[in-house]
Amino acid sequence: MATSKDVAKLAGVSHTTVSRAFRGDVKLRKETYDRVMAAARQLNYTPNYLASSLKKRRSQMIGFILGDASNPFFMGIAEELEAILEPLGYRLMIAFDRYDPEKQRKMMQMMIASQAEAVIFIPFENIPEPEYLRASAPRLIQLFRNPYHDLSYLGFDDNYGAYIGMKYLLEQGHRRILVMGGGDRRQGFLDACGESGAPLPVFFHDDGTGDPQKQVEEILLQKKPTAVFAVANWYGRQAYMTMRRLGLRFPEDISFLMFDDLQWTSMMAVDVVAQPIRTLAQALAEEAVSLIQDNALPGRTVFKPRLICRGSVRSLSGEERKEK
Amino acid sequence: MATSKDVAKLAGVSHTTVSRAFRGDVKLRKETYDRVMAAARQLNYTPNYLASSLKKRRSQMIGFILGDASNPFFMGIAEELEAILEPLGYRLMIAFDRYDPEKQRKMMQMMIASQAEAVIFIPFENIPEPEYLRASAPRLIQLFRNPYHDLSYLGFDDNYGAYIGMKYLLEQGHRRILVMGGGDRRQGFLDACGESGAPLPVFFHDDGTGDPQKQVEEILLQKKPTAVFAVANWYGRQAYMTMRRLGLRFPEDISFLMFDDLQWTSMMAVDVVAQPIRTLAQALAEEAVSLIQDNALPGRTVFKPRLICRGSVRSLSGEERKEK
DNA sequence: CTGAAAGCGCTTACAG
DNA sequence: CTGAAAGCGCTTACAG
Repeated sequence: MATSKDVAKLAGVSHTTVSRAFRGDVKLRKETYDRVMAAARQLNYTPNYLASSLKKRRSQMIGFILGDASNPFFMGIAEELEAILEPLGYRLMIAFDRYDPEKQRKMMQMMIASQAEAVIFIPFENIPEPEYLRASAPRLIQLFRNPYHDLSYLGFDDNYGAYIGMKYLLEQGHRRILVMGGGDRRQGFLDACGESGAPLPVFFHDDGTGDPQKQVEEILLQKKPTAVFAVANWYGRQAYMTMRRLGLRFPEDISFLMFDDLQWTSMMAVDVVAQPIRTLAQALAEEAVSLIQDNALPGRTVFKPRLICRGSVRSLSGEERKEK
Repeated sequence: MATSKDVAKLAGVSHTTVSRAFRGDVKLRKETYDRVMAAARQLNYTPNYLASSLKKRRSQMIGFILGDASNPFFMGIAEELEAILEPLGYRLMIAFDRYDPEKQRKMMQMMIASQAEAVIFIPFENIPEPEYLRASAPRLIQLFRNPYHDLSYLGFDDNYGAYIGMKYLLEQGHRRILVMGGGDRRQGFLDACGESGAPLPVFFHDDGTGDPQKQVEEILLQKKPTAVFAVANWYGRQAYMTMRRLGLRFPEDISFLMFDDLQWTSMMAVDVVAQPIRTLAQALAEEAVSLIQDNALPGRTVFKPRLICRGSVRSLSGEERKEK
């Protein structure tokens, strides 16, 4: 690869001038500029970002550590981020932590060593505070979870999502409701049930013991809920598969509501509590940029999800509402 | 951020020694090593990859330019790549070109300027040869398409996929088949039809004129195909939506087969021509590493897709086969 | 086993 | 408007 010195020699100028031509920070004589550019083109020269970053002490890299790529949710954020950051001169470095705190630690170290100027990550609750939180140079931005109150945080109001979803089901007359997941959103359920004077739903969590498919199947058969509310897209997927296997169709046999609007939920007309991920991604990018460029203080922004109804939830008739 | 000099001072050694301690390339006295590490910990020191890369002229970065994040296909590859490359000390830089050649050019320039050691990209056919192909330092790896015969290439045997899919439909007795997409896989269709002495299917392409949904709807209603074969996952998605809108259910009313095994295709038990993306991603990572580390010559590997049958294709009865 | 020196390819005051 | 010089934080022969 050609360097600025090669170009300088060919153009008959100093490498300082080459550098200036490429970032246009000082006025060069047009003729000089043209000579430099012609030489650069001839040698196929591109400035070396590594050297430039080292000298400027600005890597122009932003890190994003996600769980995995199978969650379409995350990937949409990644793409949106990249689209916003690229025109501002930032590049995106991606790593996957597979929901493993130890792996996340390694990825974070890697991002720090790579001099990422900001790192967006999904922190874990209830783990010992990682050492990089103290004295880490990049700005750390928490996504979805908020264990560290002195860091930036962007997320969704999950309790509100649970609340509006539950409220909706209750309003349609459902009283025997199976809620899958949502352990950290309990308040939302409590609020909705409290307001309606309804009993709490049946909760199911995949606690890693036993076969979740089987367990859910059993609940469906025994408790005969009139509605299922899956509070995470993977629970929704599981619910769908189980209902399918049991031959239960929605909304006729059972009503179905879930968190997250994915490709398949819209294809299959599933009612969802949708997170505004586009808006979130934009806010994320803005937060990163303002932390970096304006040295802003860590911010916190919470977005409210909204309900999208497509017909997978049925309003129970008076008759049905009565039976216990 | 602390530098190696800071650590050196605190540990009472030279920064050369600090550097050596951190990469263990030369034997240090254990005591020296420990002193360095203690000082490093105290100062929260991490070696600066930027400086290291610049000096070693090895960025340890691999670039991956994809179309977008909404194609689950690509993202699976990205994740697999990262998982394989990370333990080898490589980082992954991701950019999206939105299927725009001009954007791809910019992304590639960016990767080159970032000193990526290899870049994986999905080249366009029929565009003027980009200038970076001549004299670009990183090894370029073509994915899926193969316009540049002196570059590495990994992909799927699409014609074979078209062939086995078509063959399967023909064997189930289908003769009126709607094929969506697949223009570049014509040979596979020709072969399958030739072998079976069957007429060519009806082809549909989204050429950007008019509303594709409407157009497909029309074909379904007028030509009344007994099977739809979507030769790309976005066509499959579109086919699904249109059939749903028309109230056509598979396999009862119409048979349905498509390319690519996604989350929703398995959820909805759609028969697919599946690409072995995990295998591909592994081969991709190996190709990148062998180009970089062993200075290997560009390789070319083509994987064969395989058919996964789940019941969305129905075998026509003798009666049905007769009617024209 | 350890250090002094040179240099990776840039940028940026400072000078003219 | 342009150049010489110093330096970003490392690594790596070379020497001892």
